[in-house]
Amino acid sequence: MRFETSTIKDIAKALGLSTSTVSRALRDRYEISEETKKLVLAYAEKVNYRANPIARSLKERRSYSIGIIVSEIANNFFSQVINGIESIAYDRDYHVIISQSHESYKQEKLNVEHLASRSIDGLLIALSSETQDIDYLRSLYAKGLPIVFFDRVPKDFETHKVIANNFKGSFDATEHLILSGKRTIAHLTNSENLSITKERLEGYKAALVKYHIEFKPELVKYCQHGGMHSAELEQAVKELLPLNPDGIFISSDRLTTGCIMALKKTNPEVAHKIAIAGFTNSNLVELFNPSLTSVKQPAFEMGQVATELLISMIEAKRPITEFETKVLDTELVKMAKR
Amino acid sequence: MRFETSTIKDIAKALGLSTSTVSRALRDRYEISEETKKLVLAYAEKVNYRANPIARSLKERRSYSIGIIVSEIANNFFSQVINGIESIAYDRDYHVIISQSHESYKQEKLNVEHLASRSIDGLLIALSSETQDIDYLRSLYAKGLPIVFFDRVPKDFETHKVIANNFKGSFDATEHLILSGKRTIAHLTNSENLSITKERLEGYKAALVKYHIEFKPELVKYCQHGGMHSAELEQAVKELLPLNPDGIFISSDRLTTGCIMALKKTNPEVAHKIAIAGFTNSNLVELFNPSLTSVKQPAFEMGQVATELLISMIEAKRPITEFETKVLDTELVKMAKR
DNA sequence: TTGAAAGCGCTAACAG
DNA sequence: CTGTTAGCGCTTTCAA
Repeated sequence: MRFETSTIKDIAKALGLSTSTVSRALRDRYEISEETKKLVLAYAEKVNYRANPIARSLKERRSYSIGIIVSEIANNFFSQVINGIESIAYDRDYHVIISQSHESYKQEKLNVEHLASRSIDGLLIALSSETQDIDYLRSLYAKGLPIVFFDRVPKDFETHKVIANNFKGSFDATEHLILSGKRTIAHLTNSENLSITKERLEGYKAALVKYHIEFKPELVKYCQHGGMHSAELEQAVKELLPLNPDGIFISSDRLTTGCIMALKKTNPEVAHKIAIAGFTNSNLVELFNPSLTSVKQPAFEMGQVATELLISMIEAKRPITEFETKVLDTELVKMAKR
Repeated sequence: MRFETSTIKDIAKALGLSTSTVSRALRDRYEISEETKKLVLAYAEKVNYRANPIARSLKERRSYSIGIIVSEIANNFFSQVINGIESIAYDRDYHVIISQSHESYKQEKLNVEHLASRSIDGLLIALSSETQDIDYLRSLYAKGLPIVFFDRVPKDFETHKVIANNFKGSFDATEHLILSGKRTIAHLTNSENLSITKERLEGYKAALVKYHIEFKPELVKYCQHGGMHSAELEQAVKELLPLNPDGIFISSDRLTTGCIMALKKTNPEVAHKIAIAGFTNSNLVELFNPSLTSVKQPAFEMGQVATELLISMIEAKRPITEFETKVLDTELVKMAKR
């Protein structure tokens, strides 16, 4: 910081030592005599010495910080993931820099590149719903930036990934709707670009198959912008209703709340007649009306696992060749009886 | 970053210039010949030159980044403020670093000091509900760190502040309850430490006075942790109900949703009989059941205004002596008819 | 075990 | 208008 603070030089001068000795004492390096070390540490303590991380970064060419890209922090799923990330990162002395893509590819790329230029040591990213071209990530990765994907992951990118068991989560939710007697179950989902979209669609289909219900493509509606615009959702709802669904399975946090909102706004009379099940980590579901069955992702844990993997990559002595994709179980929270 | 990138030195060598000339061309400084400037810029473009912000920070003793402290990003009010902050900051070429205090004084102080040591150029902060001692902020401020407070501001701290018109927001909400025929209106609020707590209590009282309703201290419940723990809220609700309130006015986002949740959980039968009005920026209020009347703060705008003030402080040529406290109007969104 | 010296990438006097 | 030089605060050879 640019406010007067004691530097290593000051300490060295005050103690009649060289800056290198002070540095060594502070960093607990090499064989340095216990005596001088104690002396230095005591003095540093006394003057409330704070190392300048900027200088250290420049010298060491790393920053002890990790970058995070999510579409929106105002989304309980992502904010919980972030809390998980922080819980590990701070323990391991990493700082965390959060950026939002707002589901825009352009913004995502800009943010990633900004982070990279700010010397982040690694990147945790959930892709935006617009993102198709991840060459910019490949190129950073090739230059040595460790990257771990979570939630929305690309295929054909060899690195660690952490996802929820999307197939099972969707299967369970859809099955739950079927077991409550629903037969015409619509599926409202995200952009086809996203991994989660495909996996969740498969789970939905599998449940239909198990109960011998025909899959009808027209019952599936995609929202390219992940429900960022209410018009997008209202349009989807408008197209879906004439097909008389008795249930809807929705595949993401933002879409779930947005869809209920759109239903209530455009067709309040049917809103209560359609059973809703959807992915959401909102901590307010209990307040919702109409109520819904929710698929909760282990968001906090996802953040923790992803961060551990990332830090292991950052601190690895030799290049990593074995990558894992961790799959975490979701939880089905059934709708409260009315 | 530690990935091979061309530096100013590389460009200088390639073009047969000195690093300072290159730097000047890049920064568009001094009188430099159009010709060389073009040459440099073209080459920089070609090799996709990215300045190393770390090096620049070290040299210039500033980082072009501003720190933000909020209690929680998983709170629509704060996430909207952050979006407002970003909207201005990015335009002005500042980067933004977000930290959460989780309503803990200790965490808040730790985060601020970390940010300060990372060379932020300025700080935007909403105090945690635990915070009473702001000496650590005074000391940073005295050392030259520009600080702008928003939402939860200290008194006796001379700097720019941006707040909502808490008095009027509370007055309006309370008056609305009274005009709907409520006479025993409880007030659930945050820690007494917070500025917003005091201001909102005053608005509540003033509305009571206007309609000749006696103020009863026992109807006011404080939550020291701002509703971070559900037990805290359930306890408050439990103490309030025996007093038979027919309305509750709640003074913050987290408390509003938490209180409804607690009511529903502990006393579902009365939850619908009590009229609720509360501060909240949740974009899901329309889904809530029971529904409520909400006081919305101009969160996005608050972020924008605070950022503009902060940047003006950062870039001020001479020390600032005149400070302003901007007060923004809230909006009362009345409960939907049932 | 300690110190001297170089250098991370950049900016900014100062000279020319 | 351009180059030389020093230095931001820190780490790290290399030599003593």
